Amino acid sequence: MTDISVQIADGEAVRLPGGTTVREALEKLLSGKQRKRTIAATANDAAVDLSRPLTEDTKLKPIQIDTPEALEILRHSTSHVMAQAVRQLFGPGVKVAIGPAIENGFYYDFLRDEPFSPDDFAAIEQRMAAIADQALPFIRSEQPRDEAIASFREQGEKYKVELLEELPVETVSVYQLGDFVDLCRGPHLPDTSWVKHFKLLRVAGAYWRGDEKRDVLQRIYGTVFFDQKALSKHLNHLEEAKKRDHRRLGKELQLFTVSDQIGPGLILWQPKGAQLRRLIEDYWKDEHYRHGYELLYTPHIARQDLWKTSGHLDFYAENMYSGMEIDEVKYQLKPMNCPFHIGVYKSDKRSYREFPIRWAELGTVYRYERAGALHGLLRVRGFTQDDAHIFCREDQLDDEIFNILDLNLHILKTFGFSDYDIYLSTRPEKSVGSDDIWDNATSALKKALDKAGLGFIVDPGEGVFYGPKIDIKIKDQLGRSWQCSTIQVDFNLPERFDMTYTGSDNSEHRPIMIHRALMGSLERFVGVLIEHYAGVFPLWFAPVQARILNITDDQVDYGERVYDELRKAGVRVEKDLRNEKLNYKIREAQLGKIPYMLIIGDKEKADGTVTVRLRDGKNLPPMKISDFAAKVTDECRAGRGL
RNA sequence: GCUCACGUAGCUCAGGUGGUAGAGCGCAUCCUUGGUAAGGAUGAGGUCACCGGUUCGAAUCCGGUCGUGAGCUCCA
Repeated sequence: MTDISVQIADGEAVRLPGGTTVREALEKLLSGKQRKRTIAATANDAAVDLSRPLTEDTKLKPIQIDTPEALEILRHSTSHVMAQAVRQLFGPGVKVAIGPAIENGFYYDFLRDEPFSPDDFAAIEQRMAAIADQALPFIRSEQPRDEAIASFREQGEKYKVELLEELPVETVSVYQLGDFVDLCRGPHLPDTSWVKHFKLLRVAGAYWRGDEKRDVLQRIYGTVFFDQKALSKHLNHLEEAKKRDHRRLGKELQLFTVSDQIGPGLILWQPKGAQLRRLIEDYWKDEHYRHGYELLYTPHIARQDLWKTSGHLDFYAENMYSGMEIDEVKYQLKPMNCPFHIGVYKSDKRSYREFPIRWAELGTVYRYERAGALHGLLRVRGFTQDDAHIFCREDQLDDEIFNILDLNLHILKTFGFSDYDIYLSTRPEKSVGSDDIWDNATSALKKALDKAGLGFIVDPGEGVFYGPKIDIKIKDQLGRSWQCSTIQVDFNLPERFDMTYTGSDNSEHRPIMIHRALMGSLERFVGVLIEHYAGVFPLWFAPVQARILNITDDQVDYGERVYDELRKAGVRVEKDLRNEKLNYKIREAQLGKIPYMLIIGDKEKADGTVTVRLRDGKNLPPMKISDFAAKVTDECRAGRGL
């Protein structure tokens, strides 16, 4: 074979005999230290194994262990190691499906009659460790597709056969790991010795190819890192997420509950949760009023005909609850608020002079969610949207969207979210309206994002049937994303409801409608807030701001007085005047994550003061009751960005 | 909805192979009156999710219902 030229990045090209492997080439081009960190490479931008022979002039880029690419390869390879371990332990009767790397680890899907249980994990992990100790090489080979199909068919690997039959290529690659051969594109680690720091996490059902009509497989999830420190860090992260679980904290802090008797996905707000919610709602209403919105209230049910007109029965019926009959007329529970706002719009003849009309409502809607999708506050069947609809002329669209975006980010920021990803979803296949009007609306959304200096990701074809939309996914303290805000342009409903306004030309025109929700739903938003703050809420929306703790029974009367005074001053205060030791009361207040503990003993009683203990254990000097109330008021104003 | 697991006092959980229930926390009463993360004693709480079956006998075994949890696009 003739010589080829091999080059790393801008480095010097070297001439090597054709057929030289990547590993051999790197020996010529990299220091030993660099080579040790290299587990694969890209050759002319295609990811390859170190064992791959080079047959043409190549630009090589080593993939080294501190990169995301390397981690992905490690995870993918580890899934193969797990599959091999499972096969060794449970025999060839277990059929393998797919085993990719995913965001924080990997999984492999198996078909097996017996269920795996987490108790099996220890054995599988042990076997995996044994495989790692053998430093088994991942041996790549190519074979004609037909041959591969025949071979996998013989082994009864029906999933592999199906995958192969759909591959539009002549030649496929397979990897051999000991006695386990798997169809795989690669690349893989050079050998299994890298697979040291892993952990199997859970097992769950998954459909073959995500299709619920097809086989149910067992999916084992795991994670792996190049070093123990990173693995520990990730496991701690999972622990931390568990501690912040809003369902646990919601119970501990007595915020909300769900009851079998009442029904799944239906939230009961306990007093403290209701207080928290009220504070959010009040802030939201004030802020909307300040930004030119009017508030509406609308009913929970409407005649079925309304939902025919709106198109919900055509496009949304599977999410709606079946109707009820009232005086022989059919009614249905609302899944959205928009038709009601249109009802308000149509209560009067509208002029262009009124525009833009901005109407907001905390509207409670009901939607059918699959039983398996329900999750605490984050996925429910009855929830309150912080909804608003804006009716405007086309020439007002740009400004309105910009203003919404501005208010949106302002409100999120006040709640402590300033990190987010923004998505712009464009026209889906099944949709209404002309191309022109879609283009206009989409460009209005784009323009607003540009004007606000916000980067965004285009989600092609993911718009709603009636118009394009902007979605904002906020990131919490742990870096997890939550979809809350959405801004949607709609030219369908104005048409369906024959909405009009009188223009300056004294003729009738069609308004444009914008739907938007900032927090998404109160339920979900509170759930996200709980996890974001781990239940340690900022003073301004902490359901309880202060708790009075007396030292002995001698200060009970004084405690009652402090309580009355602070409550009258608008401080959300509780009293713990029980006959218990101070340590005990402090512990309980601390676990209740209450911002201020007001300690009163004989000194405070004599001076008319309270000693303030903070959540971090520090004390403020004693202060007058009225001074404490003023301090709380000030801090709340600051918290609300006033 | 589907797969698997789970459902015992208000909460967190124990209860090999069937013989009618237990702990800690919380709650109540009493003792104690103690200055910065759990003082002590006594006591009240349970149709063992619900319905049915097997059995002399079921929290325990079987079936069903309800509920909860994990997961169900991410290219071999």
